[in-house]
Amino acid sequence: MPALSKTILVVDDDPDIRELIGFNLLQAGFRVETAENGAVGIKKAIRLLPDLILLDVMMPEMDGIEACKQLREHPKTQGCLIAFLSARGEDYSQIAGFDSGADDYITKPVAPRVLIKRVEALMRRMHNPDTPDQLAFDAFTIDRNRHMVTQNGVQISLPKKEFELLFLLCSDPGKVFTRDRILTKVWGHDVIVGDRTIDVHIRKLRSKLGKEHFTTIKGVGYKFDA
Amino acid sequence: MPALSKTILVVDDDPDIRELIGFNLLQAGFRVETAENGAVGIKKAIRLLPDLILLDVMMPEMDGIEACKQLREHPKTQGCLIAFLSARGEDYSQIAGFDSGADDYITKPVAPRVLIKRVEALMRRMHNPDTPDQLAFDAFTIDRNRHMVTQNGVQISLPKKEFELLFLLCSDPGKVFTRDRILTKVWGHDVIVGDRTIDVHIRKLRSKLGKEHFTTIKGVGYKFDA
DNA sequence: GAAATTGTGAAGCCTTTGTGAACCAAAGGT
DNA sequence: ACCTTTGGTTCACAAAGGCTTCACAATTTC
Repeated sequence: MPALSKTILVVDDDPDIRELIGFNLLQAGFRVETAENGAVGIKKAIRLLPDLILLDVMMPEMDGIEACKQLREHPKTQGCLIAFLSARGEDYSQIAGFDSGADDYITKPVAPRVLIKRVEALMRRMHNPDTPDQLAFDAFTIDRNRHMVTQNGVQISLPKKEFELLFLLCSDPGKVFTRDRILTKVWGHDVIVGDRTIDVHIRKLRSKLGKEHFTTIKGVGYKFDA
Repeated sequence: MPALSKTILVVDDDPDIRELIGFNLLQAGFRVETAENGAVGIKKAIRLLPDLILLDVMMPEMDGIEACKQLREHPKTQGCLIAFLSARGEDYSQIAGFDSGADDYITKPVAPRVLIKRVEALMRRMHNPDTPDQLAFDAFTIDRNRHMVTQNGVQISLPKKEFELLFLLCSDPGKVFTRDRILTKVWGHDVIVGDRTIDVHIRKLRSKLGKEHFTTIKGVGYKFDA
């Protein structure tokens, strides 16, 4: 039971789902609002500023992915946590979901216990903002909003994946990130990609920002040294 | 490859499923035990205390849901992770309606890589709060996140096996670890390796961190002294 | 003192990682 | 629409270095 009750907006066209999920979240001590489609969801989100928005992917009129994009563009809601609800087996939607800026996805059907756990984990992540938008080191500074790295006064623009990998490593300098953790954090939960891909991205970071900052712990992973 | 190998109990009445899932989990570095029905599963679970129990939902005699309930009631196993295996298309509402206390659901058939990912994600979720990430002694401190040992202010980076061996010994200072135990904890249960390998790694630890901290009990094993 | 166990040094294997390049897909410009 | 550019992924090969083994010396046990 959370100390302060948080508001969750459930957006799904199926009233049964809304009720089922809403009921379980209520049971867990959250405040719940619902919306039956993307458009209404966005309107309510802007007005209520919920802590978390659960978005069904497949909806008539405006699907969850489009709604998510718009929520991310709107200044009021761009900071909200957004999680997708998608039917199991729709792997493609998972990938598209992360591209559009969601924080998590949850496959339906989901057991109440699992749902609550996921939601609480998300809330926790939001509460300790382990990711400030700017990081500064002797070697360089990172600005997440601008997607830019500044080194010796020179601005370096990094592609998405490289930037996210860099940001992840720099979020805890010295800590070793295993390949698994990197994969789930940068690429997403179930995205299947050969882990050698990480090596290639590390190499690019090394060539652009200096080899000395990225140490490899053989058999374990990589870490960033300031 | 997990740092220290975890035990997973696969409970399914179909031997093919047991073998398939078991094989993939083994490949991923887990220790695998199997049971052919709920009753046997519960018995084995209480004895083995696996880190994760994969429960088929549909089983003769005792189905997964009933087994899960009993596992949750038993003091020894109520802390275990439990995930259901259910065939795609099975009437889910029955399962979802039950809040039988499972931690996740996995639909069969499942791609090996997805299975591994799900399992590892589950492990991570449970593993983090359990084991402390840092150990501190007069002689040195161990930081699991950084895979580093700090001695007199000097940071020493250790290779994977050496680090895990060190961490194991230091997890209970003064306690003697037999070779068997070291082998299963650090190398895993199915790895075939001459036990002289342990000696070599002990020697490296001694040379790097000081001979005096690692005592050998002849005919038994090794222990760490602070 | 003989047998078993452990310490030690070195050598080879083999896994892991670095690297360059090719391929594919997506985005943007013309 | 077409072409160009760029990012992302994969692959093949090379390099590196950790892991393991082995032989032999040292130590302990009986």
